[in-house]
Amino acid sequence: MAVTIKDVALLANVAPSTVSRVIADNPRISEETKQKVKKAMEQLGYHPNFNARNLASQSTHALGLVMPSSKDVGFQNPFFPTVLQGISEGAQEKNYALHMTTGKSEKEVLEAVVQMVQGKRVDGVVLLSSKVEDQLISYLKEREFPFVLIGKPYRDIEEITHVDNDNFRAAKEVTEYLIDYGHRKVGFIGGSLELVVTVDRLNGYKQALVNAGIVINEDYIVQEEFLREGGQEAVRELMALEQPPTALVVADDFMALGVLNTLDELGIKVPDDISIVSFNNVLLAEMAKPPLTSVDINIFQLGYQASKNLIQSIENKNEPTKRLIISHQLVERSSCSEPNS
Amino acid sequence: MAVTIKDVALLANVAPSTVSRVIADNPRISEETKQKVKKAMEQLGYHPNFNARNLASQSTHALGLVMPSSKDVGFQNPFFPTVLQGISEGAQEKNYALHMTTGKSEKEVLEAVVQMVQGKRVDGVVLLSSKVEDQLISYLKEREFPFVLIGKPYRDIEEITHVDNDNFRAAKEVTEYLIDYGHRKVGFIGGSLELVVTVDRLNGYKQALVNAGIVINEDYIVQEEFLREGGQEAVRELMALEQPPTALVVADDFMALGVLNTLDELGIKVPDDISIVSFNNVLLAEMAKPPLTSVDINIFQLGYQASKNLIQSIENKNEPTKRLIISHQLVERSSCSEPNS
DNA sequence: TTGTAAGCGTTATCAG
DNA sequence: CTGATAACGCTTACAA
Repeated sequence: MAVTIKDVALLANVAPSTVSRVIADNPRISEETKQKVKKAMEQLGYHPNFNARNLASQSTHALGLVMPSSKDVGFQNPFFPTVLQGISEGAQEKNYALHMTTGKSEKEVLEAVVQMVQGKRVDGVVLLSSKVEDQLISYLKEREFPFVLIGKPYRDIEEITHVDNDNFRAAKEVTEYLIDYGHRKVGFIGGSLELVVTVDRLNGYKQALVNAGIVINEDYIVQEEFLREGGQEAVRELMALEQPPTALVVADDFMALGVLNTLDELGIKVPDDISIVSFNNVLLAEMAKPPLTSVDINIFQLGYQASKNLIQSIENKNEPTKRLIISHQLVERSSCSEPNS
Repeated sequence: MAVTIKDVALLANVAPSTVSRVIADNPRISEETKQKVKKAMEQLGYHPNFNARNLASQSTHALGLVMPSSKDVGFQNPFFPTVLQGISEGAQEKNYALHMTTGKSEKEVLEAVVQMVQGKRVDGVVLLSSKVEDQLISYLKEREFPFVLIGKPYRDIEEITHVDNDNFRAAKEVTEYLIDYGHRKVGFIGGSLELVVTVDRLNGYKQALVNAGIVINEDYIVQEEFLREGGQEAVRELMALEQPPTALVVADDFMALGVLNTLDELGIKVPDDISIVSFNNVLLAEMAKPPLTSVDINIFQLGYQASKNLIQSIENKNEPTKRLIISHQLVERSSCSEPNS
């Protein structure tokens, strides 16, 4: 059997509760006994049993991490490890542990979360999917269980603490950036419209056009679930238009890579024949050919702020719900230039 | 306060212990009371408290996941999410939860693991780093705590359950593949030699050359921590040799992408001027230009088998330590051809 | 400042 | 097949 608080108490010649107080760093305890106890813990190699502790204190110093259902492509995106790093660091700083949850379907995920929450495995939950996790969010809200969403909720924006970028503005800015270069025929390639982020970016793109007095051409707007076989074709169609775009706003670096390839196959040169700017600025953007001008959305911060704020609202009940907007910045590389026609 | 086993017992008109038995699916219990209890649980929305359960049963039904210290580049590699998916699925199938651990330094990681283990948060541990996690492994071994390593241990191979590819053979095969194409000047670009995987692949490469009666040219062998600024230069030097290689074995798709770029800058065409084959076969390999011939190492399986087997050795003490070798297969795309000189 | 004792919600060991 | 009852290891009033 492992060494318990009692063993320590015995060795240090104090009561178990005293040991407990030392662990909790209770102020009203003499420096002397504190040292005595600490020495005893040291000697025995004592480590508190979390289960006992959690049970007694009715709280776990742990955060639940809800990942997109595993078949989701989001999983493959380099976005994922980075945001995880951020979350992890925010948690570690406050000495919180991380508990993970996945599932093959949304139903499985929900079930796992319910277990986690009702089973008192965690004190709060980080949601990693801005998709239509309808039930999940309403479950947590209803239970008034602390949670934070990375991304933007599809509704009840004011009532859900979330951390996100200003994707509307970011997309507007990059589109303006392209327009400033002299482009008037600007296309948009985005992912599924189910993702709020896609919608935001699309709207930002449109707004920029409108502001510049450019009419929106629906033929220039392409939605692709993910870029592989299907995406290639979309790009082909786009470029086969009578008036093909001279610049493209692509909603994700990974997609942009696919676009780049298709373009190359078509013999269209970037940035000479067409300019491209994309989002996320993952390592890949730097390694693409040509290196992609991309919006850095501070993925790490997204995660870091999420766990940090979640912990705040756990420890300080009646912390208000908030919206945290993480800044972004355009990283200029070599995928943009003036239109050549 | 949440609904407990007692509430259920009360409603169902049985003893708490009976409820517990129903939960555990104890065979010797009448179908009748079983149904009665289940209905009561349903009605009250009962969910077992894990902390209490773990405390009483001295086991957690949870796996610990030890990730590379977060500043590690491995984190950025698409390898990571996929292996995680595999681990997660293996765990879910057996209804195990996942607990994560990171740290900014190896020391922090070790500390976190010790807490996790001694604190009885998990029943076993998955190690995700085949680096010199010396202390970690010896700590776990010493404690006889169940764990599995993804990758190959640098020593005590027979005593450590691990799941890995036969990287030696894989590298030998791809090198032979290149040799069969007619290449005699084959180079090797790998990551840090601290990684056992790099060493294995390097050795396989060498063996193939030896078998074919080709002398090993140390100038053809390049080790790069990671491919960005530094790597570019290495490739340049390689190609500036009087007798530059006509084919390259690259230890990782991500690196290969960097190599591809540098080559392009140098005006060297793939596969016309030089052939390339790499490892891992992540999505990226398919999207590179040209699409990379790459060894699929079944990353998902690596993770899946890891958790599956870990659980086995948790549930069945005195399960022998094993080595699980996951199969690999060469996926041919468009980055290889005959040497043109 | 420290000790005593009553939980926290389960499981597990005995009886019956 | 089912019911008491004692752990499990810790926290937290309440006393002292």
